[in-house]
Amino acid sequence: MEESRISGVQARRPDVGLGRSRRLTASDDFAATYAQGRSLAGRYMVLWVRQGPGAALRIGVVASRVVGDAVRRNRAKRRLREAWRLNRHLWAAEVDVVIVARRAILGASWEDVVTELRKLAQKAGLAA
RNA sequence: AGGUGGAGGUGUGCGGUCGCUUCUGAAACGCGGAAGCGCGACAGGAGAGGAAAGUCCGGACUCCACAGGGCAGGAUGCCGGUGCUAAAUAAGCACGGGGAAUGGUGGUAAAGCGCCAUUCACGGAAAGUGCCACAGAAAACAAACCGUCAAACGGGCUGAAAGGUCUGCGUGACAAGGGUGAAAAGGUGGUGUAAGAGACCACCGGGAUUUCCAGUAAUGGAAUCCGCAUGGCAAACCCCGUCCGGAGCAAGAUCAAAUAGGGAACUGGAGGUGGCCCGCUUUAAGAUCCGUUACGGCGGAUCGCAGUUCCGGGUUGAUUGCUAAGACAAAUGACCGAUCCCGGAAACGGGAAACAGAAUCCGGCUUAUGGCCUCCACCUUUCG
RNA sequence: CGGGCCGUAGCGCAGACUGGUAGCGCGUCUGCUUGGGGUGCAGAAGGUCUGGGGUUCAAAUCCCCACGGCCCGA
Repeated sequence: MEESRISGVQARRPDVGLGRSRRLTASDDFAATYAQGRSLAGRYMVLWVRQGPGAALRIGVVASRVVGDAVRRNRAKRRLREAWRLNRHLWAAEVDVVIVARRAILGASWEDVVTELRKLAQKAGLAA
C-alpha cells in the first residue's frame, strides 16, 4: 500500500496537481514563514511552517548555493517539489510550508526522500 | 591489432502513466444591464546548450546629456586587394606581399646568405627622455686593460766601435688579436703600413634616390650612386595614425493607488463685537512696502496662508519591454516497459551517461567535457 | 548587468608602481642554558611566488588568458 503510493503510476488519485496557486510566489510569504520560526530539520531537508491568513498547503522550495551549482540546485528543488506533489493529498492543515534543500539530498534515493518528507510532515502536524 | 597524447566533429533513440511552464481553441462557474473581464475542466501545439558557463571583447536596442574647438584620459595598430560568413564600412576566416622569431635544410674554409615549414598583441628606436644588473678596458657624443708599433732617454748584455738585442718609465700612433657579456660599433680575402684601420680594392651585406621592367596594388627585379653613418628595450615614458559622451532590460515605457512635499496659473483674503492690543465666532481674519486721507480707515503690490486646476519627480503594485523556450521564489521532473552499456558462469545487480541548466537578443573569444567517429605523432605486439 | 580586491615558506604579511639579491614576524628543527620544562642565547632548514602563454639578455614584478577565493553597486 505504502509502496504503491510512492511510485507515480498508481497515484491515480485526483488532485495531484501543483499549479501556481498552490505554490508560494510572494517574497513576503517566505519572509513571514521564516519569521514565525517553526522549523523541523531532517537529513535531506528543513521544513518551515507558517500559519495565518491565506495559508492553504502552499509550498515553496529553496536551494541555496551550499547545495551546489545551478544543475544540482535545480535537481534538488525538482525532487522536493515532486515529492510534495505526490503526497499533498495526505494532508489538510491550514498552513504554508517552505522546504529548504540540504546538500545530502543529491545522493539520496527517491524512497528515502519521500519517507523523510512524510515523517517531518507528521511531526509538523499536517495530517488530516 | 592495441595503448598514450594532441586536433576537429558529434552531444543517444523508442513507447506509456502522472505532473509543470507557455500559446491556441474552449465547456462550466463568478462579476456585469450589456460589451466584456476573471478563473479555467478538457483537446491540440511548443518547451535548455555546444558550450546555455566564464563575462574577456563587439554590436543591436533603450534612456539621459549634447553649440564649436582644444587639453587630459582610455582603446587600438604591418601593407594590399579580393572572396566567404554577416544587417554591417566591427570582428573573423581564406588568398597575396613585406618583416621578425624558432626549427629544418642547402651553401661557404668560416660568416653573411638562399630555400622550406611553423608562429607572431608586427606602426615608429636618424623627434626627444630614460634604462641595459653582474662581468668587462669600454654598454652608445665611443673607449683603450692586456696588446701591436715608433722615435728619444735610462739600465743590463754583447761588441774595439758603429750598432744589435733585452728591459723600464713617460710620450705618441693603432684598434688587428686576447678576454667579458644577452649584446662590443659590417663580414671574408687582399692591397697597404712602423704597426694598423673601409684608408683603399674585389666579393657579400647595407643604405639612398631616380630611371626602366613586372604587378590592380602592397611590393619585387635590374641599373646608377654612397665606404658604410645610426646596438637593444616603446607588453619603459613617449611620438604618429585611427576610434571613443554616459549608463545599462534591475535599461526603458504605460496604468493604478496612497502619502508628504515641489513648481505654475487662477480665485479668495469678507463680516460681527471693541477706542486699541488681546480674545471669541470662523476652513482661513498675518507681515512688509507704496500711494492717499477727513487719521477711523481706504486702494494697490509683494511674500506668506487657504482653495481649485494643471505640470514634473519619488515610493509601491500591475502590465509591457519578452521573443516559434520566455519564466519572475523562476517551467523539462518522477515512475514503468522495451532497448543498449558495464560486472557476472548464471540468477541477478548497477547505469543510461561527461561538462553542465536559458533570464533582452545576436556575433567573436576562452574554459570544461564520458562515449563514438575522423586525422596526426609516438610506443608495444603479431603477420608479410 | 556593472565594478573592485586578493592568491608569495606550515600561518599572517612585505617585495611589484621604478624588471636583475625573494625578505620580516610567529611557528618548525638542532645545539647551549636548567635537575626537567618554559624563557633566553646561538645556528639551520623550509618557497613550482595560483596555473598557462607572451615581451625581454633576464619576469614574483610588465602584458594577455584561465583557475580559485572575497567584496560592493543597480
